Amino acid sequence: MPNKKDPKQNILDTSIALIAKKGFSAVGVREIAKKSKVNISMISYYFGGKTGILKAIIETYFTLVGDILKDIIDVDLPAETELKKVITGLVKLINEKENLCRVALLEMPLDVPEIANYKLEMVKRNMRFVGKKLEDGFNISDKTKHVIIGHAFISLVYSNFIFGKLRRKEFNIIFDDKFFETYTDIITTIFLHGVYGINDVCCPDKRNQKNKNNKK
Amino acid sequence: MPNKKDPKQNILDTSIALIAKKGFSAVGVREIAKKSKVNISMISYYFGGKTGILKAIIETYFTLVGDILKDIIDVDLPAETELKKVITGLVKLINEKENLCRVALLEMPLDVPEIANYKLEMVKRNMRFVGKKLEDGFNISDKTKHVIIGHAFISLVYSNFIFGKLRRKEFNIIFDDKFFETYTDIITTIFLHGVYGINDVCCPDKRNQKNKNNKK
DNA sequence: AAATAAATCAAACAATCGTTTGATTAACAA
DNA sequence: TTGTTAATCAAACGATTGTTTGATTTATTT
Repeated sequence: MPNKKDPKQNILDTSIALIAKKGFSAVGVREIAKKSKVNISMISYYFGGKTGILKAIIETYFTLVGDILKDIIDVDLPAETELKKVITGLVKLINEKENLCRVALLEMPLDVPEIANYKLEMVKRNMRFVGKKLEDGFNISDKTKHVIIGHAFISLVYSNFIFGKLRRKEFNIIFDDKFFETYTDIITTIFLHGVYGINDVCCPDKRNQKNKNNKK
Repeated sequence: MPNKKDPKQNILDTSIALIAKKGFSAVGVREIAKKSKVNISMISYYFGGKTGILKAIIETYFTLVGDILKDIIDVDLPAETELKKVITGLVKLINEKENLCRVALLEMPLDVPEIANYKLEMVKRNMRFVGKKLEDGFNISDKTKHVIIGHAFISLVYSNFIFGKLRRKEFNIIFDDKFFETYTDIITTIFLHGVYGINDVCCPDKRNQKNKNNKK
């Protein structure tokens, strides 16, 4: 795997692959070092310790997600269009960096408050984004619903990758660009039709009035 | 935590709580034994080793899910009604045994083929169930879509619990029965409206013809 | 070329890992 | 009660954990 010259990046890349596969605690520094073809001590040298790797991974992920959201927020678009773009952007990110996303999403080191708190803050920030869109574009203002739908949104977008380990060879599907296109379409459709359904509004594509519907 | 007399059950209960919180590899047998108030050797004695605990957890979970599905399949109902009942049943299970579900769902010990293969088989079985419902009740026959929507289904149902660690205190929401009722409603609505959306069919509640719509 | 800094290395650190042993106690059957 | 099995225990097993040390090599600067 490590073909590049940069040892720090090698460690990071190897770690992402290993942690995505086995979980953070199950991966040892010796295994990382060996596969990265660097000395064990280089991990502490570059990352200050094993947890430093996880920190770097999680920070990288939320920076990438932040960039995606920022680009979309900057242009002023209807909430529905924005959500569509967010889904497309996130699926693209998953497609490109599946392991990174997996690790950042599923690992939650409660014993390292620095990382745990950072991640919590980022999740809350992203949740606030979804909540705002639900309020602006879908007339859903109840905070409890925001939390439920917010989590549903993330789970939906990442659905094929959270449990992805299994499926790779078992469901014989080719994960090409066409798959990701289909995937994006289906997830977008489910979420938008689903959320409109909460407000008893149907056929979002054909709908022409806006914000005139009542809550369920 | 261990108030009961049965040491085996104590070990299991403690393990479920700990593994749900920190992940299987991050939990040590000494920690389990201490909190269970049993001797360390009792773990090997009752479960044959640490991985035996995980095996027991995962088997318990899929047995419970199997029972839920069986009860629903036995009565002959329309696909939509069946899916509604499945969601209700699963959310109820999550409500009652959140930690068990978390562990069984997220832990995938690839280094223990016996458990990994068992889990894979169970997931495939449940996936086949959803696939059949999509075919029967929603005119969706494409296998790739079955996989995508099947994963989406599971992710949706479990959405508030996969990332639940964080949210507990942070989003100040009371997780009472009313919450789980709202949660079930929202998830059901999103999924059903969402899947009907894939077929360009709107307002599933108001729809009165069946299986007469074309695929997108 | 000499001096300074950065990077890499093998080796050892204490701590913890899961498991096993063999003795001891508790429970139950004959 | 005696004999037998089941359950529990402290202690130790070797292996592995993440981290650090101090020497050595490589790279950069003076």
